[in-house]
Amino acid sequence: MNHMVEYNENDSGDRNLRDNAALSELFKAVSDTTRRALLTQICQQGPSRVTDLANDYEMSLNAISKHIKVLEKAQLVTRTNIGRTHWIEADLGRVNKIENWFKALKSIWELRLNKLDELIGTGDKEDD
Amino acid sequence: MNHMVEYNENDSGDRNLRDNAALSELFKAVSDTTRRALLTQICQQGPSRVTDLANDYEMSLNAISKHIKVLEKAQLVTRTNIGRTHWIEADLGRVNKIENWFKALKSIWELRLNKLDELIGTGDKEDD
DNA sequence: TAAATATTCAACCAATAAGTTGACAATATT
DNA sequence: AATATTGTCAACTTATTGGTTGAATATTTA
Repeated sequence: MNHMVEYNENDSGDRNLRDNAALSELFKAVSDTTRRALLTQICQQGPSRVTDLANDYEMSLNAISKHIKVLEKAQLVTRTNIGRTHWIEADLGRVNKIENWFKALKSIWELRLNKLDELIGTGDKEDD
Repeated sequence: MNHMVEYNENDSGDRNLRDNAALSELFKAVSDTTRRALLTQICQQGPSRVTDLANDYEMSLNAISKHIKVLEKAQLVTRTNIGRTHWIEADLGRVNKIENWFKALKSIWELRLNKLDELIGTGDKEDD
């Protein structure tokens, strides 16, 4: 059958493109120190106002507003507008996407190492 | 005691800065689609030569060479030079750093949600 | 020794990112 | 109604990124 554990290019390649783009967006979102700090803060404090969040940083309100928009686009936070204030809340559902990617990567890695062990036959073999 | 699960700013703040920078570097490294594909490929194939890796992509060898350098700097791959060929190998040890960060984030998040539940006292309380 | 191969280095370009400031829109407060 | 507050939008600057091409370096092969 010659199947390999890899990106499945055959079935619904569109979805893979979308997933890939979403994954990149997620990683980029958390690759910035300020955004990681923001996300942590929002997780701790629960629904937070933009101005309040901005108070804890040296940079302008506008910069923070932009950062929050990035987190929002990556779907790591959600926004609820009530009157003139925007309530920003964490939603870590998407974190699974990241964790799953790494899990898959690791299993690919370990698969190869195991095969290698088998091939070499170091005597460490413990399975039947 | 007033301890909270958070970045420990007191003891060895330098280390936190370093960690933070390293974390950013890691996330940035995997935030690029090509680099994620490369990393996957290297995991699958084991030690790989730069030229061979480059064959599977549309871009120039130089571009791939640069991407590999980024992965190397983030310590996701290592390099062993033998003669004129460089063998690139995956090392997923650093992935723990990422996983731990998300684990910490999640626990901060859940901690708050649990406290909230307690406060509201929905009757769902099942612990003693 | 000359030619081919494997790879990086350096300079460049276009696109994106992270920050700034100033103006605007919408909502509250007095 | 006038003013203050909350937040975004738009335009701009600077730095970084992802790609290119054309050498340069080091090693292997003929």
